[in-house]
Amino acid sequence: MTRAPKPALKARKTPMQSRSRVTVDAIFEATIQVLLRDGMGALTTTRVAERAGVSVGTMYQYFPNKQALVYALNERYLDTLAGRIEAVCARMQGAPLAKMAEALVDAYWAAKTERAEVTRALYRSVVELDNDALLHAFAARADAATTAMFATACDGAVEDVDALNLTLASVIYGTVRNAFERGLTDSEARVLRGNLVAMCRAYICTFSG
Amino acid sequence: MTRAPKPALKARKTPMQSRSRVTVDAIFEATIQVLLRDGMGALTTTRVAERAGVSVGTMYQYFPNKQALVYALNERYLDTLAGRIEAVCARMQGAPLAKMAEALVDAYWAAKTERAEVTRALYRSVVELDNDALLHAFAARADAATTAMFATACDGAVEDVDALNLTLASVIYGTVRNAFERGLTDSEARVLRGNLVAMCRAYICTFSG
DNA sequence: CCAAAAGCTGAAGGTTCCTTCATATCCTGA
DNA sequence: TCAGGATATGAAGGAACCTTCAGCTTTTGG
Repeated sequence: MTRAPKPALKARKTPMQSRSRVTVDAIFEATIQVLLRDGMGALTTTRVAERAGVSVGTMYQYFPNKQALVYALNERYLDTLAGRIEAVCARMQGAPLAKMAEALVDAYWAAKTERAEVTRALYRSVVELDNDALLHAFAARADAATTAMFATACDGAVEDVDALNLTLASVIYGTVRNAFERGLTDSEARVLRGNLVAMCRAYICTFSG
Repeated sequence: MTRAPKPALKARKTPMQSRSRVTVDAIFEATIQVLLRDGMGALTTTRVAERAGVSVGTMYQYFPNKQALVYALNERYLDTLAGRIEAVCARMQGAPLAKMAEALVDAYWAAKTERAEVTRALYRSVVELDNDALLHAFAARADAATTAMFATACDGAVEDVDALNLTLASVIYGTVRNAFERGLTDSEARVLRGNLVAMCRAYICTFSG
């Protein structure tokens, strides 16, 4: 009895031909652009379809309703993000804690900055839907990866991995997001990024010292 | 030539009699409740008015449109928050840096936690409007207060107050928000809060040592 | 080449919502 | 007490939007 998260949120049809795969991608991209240009309030099915160069009906062949579209978009983004974090965690197994933290900052910072507008657009869209499920799933996946990584630190065994993980994850993700929301200049961003790493390092010394 | 932020966002009329002051408060409170119960997507003028126990027309006597209502709500909240931060900063003048940081964490954490649902509701609503202006104004006010405070630290002169402020502000505000968005248990929250303070302290030693 | 499947179209139904305004009630100061 | 400003009402206009569906075009597999 595995109930689907929300029956109305599942994709209606999976693209089979390459033509339709292109269409779906165009719809996603159009959604991002409309979100960027006009904001969530002006995200209408017509506008998205128009910008994607397809008709409204086409949209409804792949998404049962507008909400499902936004949901899928965020799902896709968070999936990629989680994948990146997992990759970094795998690569840093057995490294010293400080290096791990630095790598995590780098990865997250890069992910957010690379396509800054997209990030910003998505932040504007998650709010509408029942994002608890989505964000919780992401957090669980990321936490699993980072916790596993921290447990392999070569610094000597960490007493309370969960506490360490909770702290570093919250501080890093939170700070990066906050930095992102202020419109920092490049130099400010560099300073903050460096200081964030320094802070993690300083904390780790206290923690495992 | 000081152009108003957005002509349509200014209040239409200021309450004069006590009766109307009550009404406006009821409308604000109703907005929060609807936001909480049904989310931003279901925030309709009718619903708000109904919950506030007034008619739709009444709403439009104080707010030119729906957007202005949400805007005013956030403005009010951020104003209070900024006021609190300023108060803490004033009280901690001349203290050691570590104490300042701790007080800041306390204040911000308390402000967010005290009426957690309200905070959550507002987070859901800022996204819709042109929040850049609002958030930027808040950040500027808070930064001014904290920077001034840090400059009076009795630890010996800080080399680069702006860098210190940027770092601590971003880390503290960001982390608290992130902590708030995960649904932390009480014990997790306590641990994180303690570690955040420890982190700031560790960083400060590095910085001013 | 052909039939079936996949994909696409877009006008229109039906709903929801924002906002107005003419009217009615309440409050204050004289 | 009374006039006039302040406040409240809520039905209705009008605009915007989501979603459907019957029919058309393109692609695939044999």
